[in-house]
Amino acid sequence: MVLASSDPQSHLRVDAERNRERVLGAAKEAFSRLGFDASYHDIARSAKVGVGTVYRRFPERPALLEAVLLDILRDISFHAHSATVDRRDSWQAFEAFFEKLAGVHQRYAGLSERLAGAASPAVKTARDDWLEKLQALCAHAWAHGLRKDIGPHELHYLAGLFARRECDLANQSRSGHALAMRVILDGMRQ
Amino acid sequence: MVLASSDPQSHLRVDAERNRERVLGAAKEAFSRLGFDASYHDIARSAKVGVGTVYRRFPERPALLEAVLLDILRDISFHAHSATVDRRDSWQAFEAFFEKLAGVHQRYAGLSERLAGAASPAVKTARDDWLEKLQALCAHAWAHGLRKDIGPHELHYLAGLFARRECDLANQSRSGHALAMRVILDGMRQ
Amino acid sequence: MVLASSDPQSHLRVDAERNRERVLGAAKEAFSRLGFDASYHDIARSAKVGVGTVYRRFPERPALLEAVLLDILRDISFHAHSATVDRRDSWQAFEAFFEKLAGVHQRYAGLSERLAGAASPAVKTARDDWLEKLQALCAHAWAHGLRKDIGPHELHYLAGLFARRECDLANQSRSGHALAMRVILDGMRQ
Amino acid sequence: MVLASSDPQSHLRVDAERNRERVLGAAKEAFSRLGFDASYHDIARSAKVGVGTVYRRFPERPALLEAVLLDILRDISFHAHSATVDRRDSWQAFEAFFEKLAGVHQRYAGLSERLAGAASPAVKTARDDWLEKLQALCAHAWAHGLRKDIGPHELHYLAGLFARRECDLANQSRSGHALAMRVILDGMRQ
DNA sequence: TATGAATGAGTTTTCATTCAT
DNA sequence: TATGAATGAAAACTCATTCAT
Repeated sequence: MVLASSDPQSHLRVDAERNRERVLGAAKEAFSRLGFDASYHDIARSAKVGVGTVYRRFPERPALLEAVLLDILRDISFHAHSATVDRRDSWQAFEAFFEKLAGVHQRYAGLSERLAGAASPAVKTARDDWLEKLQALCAHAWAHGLRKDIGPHELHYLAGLFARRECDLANQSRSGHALAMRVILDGMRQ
Repeated sequence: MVLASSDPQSHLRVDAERNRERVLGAAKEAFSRLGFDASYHDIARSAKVGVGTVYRRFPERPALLEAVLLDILRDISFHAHSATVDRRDSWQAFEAFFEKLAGVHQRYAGLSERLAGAASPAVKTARDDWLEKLQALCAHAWAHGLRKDIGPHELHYLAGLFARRECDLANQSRSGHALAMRVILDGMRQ
Repeated sequence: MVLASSDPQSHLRVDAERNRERVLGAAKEAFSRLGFDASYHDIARSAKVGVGTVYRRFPERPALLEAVLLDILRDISFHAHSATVDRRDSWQAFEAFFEKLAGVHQRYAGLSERLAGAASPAVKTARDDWLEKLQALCAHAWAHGLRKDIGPHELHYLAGLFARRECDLANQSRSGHALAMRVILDGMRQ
Repeated sequence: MVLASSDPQSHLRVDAERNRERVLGAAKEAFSRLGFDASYHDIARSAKVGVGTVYRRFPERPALLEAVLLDILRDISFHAHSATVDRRDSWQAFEAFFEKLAGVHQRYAGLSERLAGAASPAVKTARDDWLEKLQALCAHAWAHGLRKDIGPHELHYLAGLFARRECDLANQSRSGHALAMRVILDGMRQ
């Protein structure tokens, strides 16, 4: 990436960009804490910035949501790629990736729905790219024990099952999550 | 129902009871359609009744939520019991029950969280009763192939994974649900 | 007008209607005091009513503006009619009417623009009706000294000149208004 | 302008002065287009300058308003003087001046109010000077047909009636303005 | 008692003004 | 100094809850 300062168009890009990052980070934080419906005021407070700044950077909710989704997709795409090319024990890498992905869903409640409902071309493109990464990962994993009927969509769905829920009926299901993960990982193996 | 019809109060009581049922049914309908945060207005509309009536029957949200949760728990407790005493192929009965339970979670998004967070003694009691039913079911199922490390809490957690989400990235995950169910059922078997 | 209570459709019409009137009156008051851009909060405060009530009665600004304009048009139409059928000194009645009309413009700054810009069919109809009344008045007045080249539009324009302005350069133009009115009334006479 | 160009400050001063003129011109343009409430952003856009520059030149609105009013007063004072000393048909010169003055009011909606409300000593002085010019003009015009009860304030008020309004109810009042002018000019004549 | 109108706190959004670059 | 980004108060609007009828 070319540094912003070399772009003659960009006056004040330094602080503006810094703020953009701050707001984006705060939005992710707020979305993970309060859901994707967190208010602009919540985000601004979290970013320690005025509401107006959030609006200046992301004049409408879809634009903000888009930026966050792209950020998340970039992150998990990277991990999918890493897991695919991992030189070490492949199944272990696959399990690690799946847990990472489940963790993202647990952090961002409703992520699947937002990804599915996104209208923005940029998100659609990134989503398709992401599915390709998943496809490659599955192809790789098939050779190392993954059920053949599990493709990218199924994998996505399975990870999506872990969308955040606090549901231990008696403060006892700390084990619930671990066991469920174990059950699913085992179930995914041929 | 055949209460002294000569008592001028009884008419009101019957009427009131009917209204309570209407509102309760409408609340379940609205909760399943819009989530547990459905507004009293939504519920009232669904019940074809004024908002005031909903407030009269359930002056505060917790009371309404309690009634709905008790209703749901009664229903799934009954199915757990049925599956336990089923004379036929026990594993098949277990699978049928699990799918039923997952279906309830799919209908009522966020059910686990509400059950876990309930403060009402009545719900707590019903929840304990429900866990006992699940315990009996597990004990029975252990003898027919269920992993020994899956107890009532784990079973509850696993079914809860299916809390409703519309998340097919490309209208392709009709297969997602079926396969996830298969993966989990397989993973639960020893 | 049929009383509201005879309309089977209208439950609670009594208080709702009462509030509608209150809000409408408050809107007129606020519009005259602060201009047609007075905020809903100003209007609500003026009506001693919650903002929500103003929104319930007039869910969007155009609807509120429409109601106010119709009210004003009804009022001045009535006066135009009265002046036309006045049995006594016709020119004096004409002058009285013109002063009344100028007063309305003085009270509601920007009235002409709002009338001209109205998109609502109801306002357009009322405006046409109003122009007809003015036409009749002019026809009548022509026979009593009004310049023949003054028709309804010209009359409207002339009265509109008095749109509210506080403009005495040295607290001395109390005479300004009176003299201007005299000059114009004289200028209108043949 | 030919200030010592060797003074390193002078460049800045010339530059600053040029900017001041630019902003002032833009303010007049914006005020005439959007009214005296035009935002600093509007003015900046019109001047093709950042908002900050407008604030630097005129740190507070009153200062900017003052500069604009002084500019306008200078202009109309000059015309009043010209009309007074005009050698040709005096009444015609008077009419021309009145139309010019009405035009200024039409261009700057709300000018009268701003002039009347000005707190700045400079504006007050200029206003008094302006009234003297008007006084002289009236004195001159009285001898050529102007009603004796029309003095400077009345004249100012009458011209102020033409403060801009777009109010043709049916795209027909092109005639409105011309006729109103005729009516008033006729009415002003003895 | 049932109703739906009224309430006002909360959210989204804009914009005049300030301030870091 | 000029710039335009940041600020936050205020406007428009929504909706859960209360209350008059």
